[in-house]
Amino acid sequence: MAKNIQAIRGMHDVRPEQSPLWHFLEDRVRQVLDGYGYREIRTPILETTDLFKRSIGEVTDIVEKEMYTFEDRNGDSLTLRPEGTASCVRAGIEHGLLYNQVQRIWYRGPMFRHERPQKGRYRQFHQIGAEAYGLAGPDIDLEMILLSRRFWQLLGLDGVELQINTLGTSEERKAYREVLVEYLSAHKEVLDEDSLRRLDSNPLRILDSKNPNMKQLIAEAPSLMDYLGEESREHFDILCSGLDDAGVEYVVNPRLVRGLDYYARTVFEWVTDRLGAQGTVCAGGRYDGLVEQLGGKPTPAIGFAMGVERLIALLEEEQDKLELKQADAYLVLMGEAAQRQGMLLAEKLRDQVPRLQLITNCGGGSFKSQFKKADRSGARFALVLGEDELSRGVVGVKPLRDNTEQQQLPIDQLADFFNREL
RNA sequence: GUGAGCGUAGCUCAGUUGGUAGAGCCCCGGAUUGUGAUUCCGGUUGUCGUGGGUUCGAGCCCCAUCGUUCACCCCA
Repeated sequence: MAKNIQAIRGMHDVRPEQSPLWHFLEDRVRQVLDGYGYREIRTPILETTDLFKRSIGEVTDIVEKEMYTFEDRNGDSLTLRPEGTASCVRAGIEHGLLYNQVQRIWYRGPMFRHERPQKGRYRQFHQIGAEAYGLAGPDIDLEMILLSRRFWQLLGLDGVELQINTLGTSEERKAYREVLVEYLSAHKEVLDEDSLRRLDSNPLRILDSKNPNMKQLIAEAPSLMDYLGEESREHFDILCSGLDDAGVEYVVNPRLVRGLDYYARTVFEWVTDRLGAQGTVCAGGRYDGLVEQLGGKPTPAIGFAMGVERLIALLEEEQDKLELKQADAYLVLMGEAAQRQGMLLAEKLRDQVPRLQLITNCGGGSFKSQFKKADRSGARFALVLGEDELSRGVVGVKPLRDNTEQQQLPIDQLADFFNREL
């Protein structure tokens, strides 16, 4: 026997029994996005490597060691997208969607990062994200957060906590970063190995260290809030009071630092404690400088992305409570004549009731086994067509999900029956 | 990239100091000729992840490799 080929590490199949949950999530999320006037954009999975280098930042972990980058047959360096924002901006500039106008868009699809897989972290994973361009004020920040709150409401998820922070403009953050590095460098003897490394790459992250030896050092470190300009501070204050007005609970987490270089001012994360180390289920923020950085006109922008696998993991915990769509009916066919007629009957029913989900029994089998299959399919009704029914022009309709009686319906009344029931 | 744990039937797992494999679920069939989900009876399930090595003999010990899980790092 030939050797089995396995899926690539960290890349998973969504199996048929899992897809109803994915559809549930995707349908509800899309419903919310439609409701706020966001339109879907679909971009290629492959982009030129430079796009991500220039947007995410050369010295980030993603670009330095996590991208799937390779040369194509022309010798061009291509990269499987590790996130969605860069492609949105690229496409927006390329098609003139961002110039002098407001755009609200969303995207979904697989992203690729070569990380060590663990719970809630995969090499191919899926994100659904939204982006808004051309709006500089805190009102759109608030809309984004309200929109994401509505996801959890419609999905029936609770226990997701909102954390927000502001990073200031890139100038303010740069100034603060210098002060912080200076402060930390003066106390290098207290810093642990991780922090020494971060001093170059991501000094703001040091403030989030769990090392108790550095607790005091961190507590006495200069605060970013003190380096915010008046506009940044006001932007954040207005957002906060907007959240209060809308009854959104949140915590301001001054150590909330996004990993991608392009973020500025408002950043936020929705976090759960039910997923182990990967608690962030949705994250985003403002990236006002990115459009210009990628060659467009200066354009304010904000966006977020959700980790679909992480949300699915949360939904799985309460899957029993969800009523996921199953088949409406399973057609049981006994005897050669019924098998022939059954196919035609099924086609007729699908014509008459387009939304009907009807499974026709194929491959024969005893009544017993056909009913077993009907039950396993999750169908609400078993439709029975045997010689007896055939000769009388009726179909047996047996409810499988409650104890009501089986009834016999003339074939030409079936469509009415399903129009009533569905 | 670093560390630790785990790969035995489709699934969840047991397998005693090394002596060529078992349970439950699932699936299939049956319990007075045409009715599932409950009950009873019977049956099929396997290169014990892969490749080497040690041994008279390896599911069990050793090495490698692949996959997986969890954590660090990082992130959705």
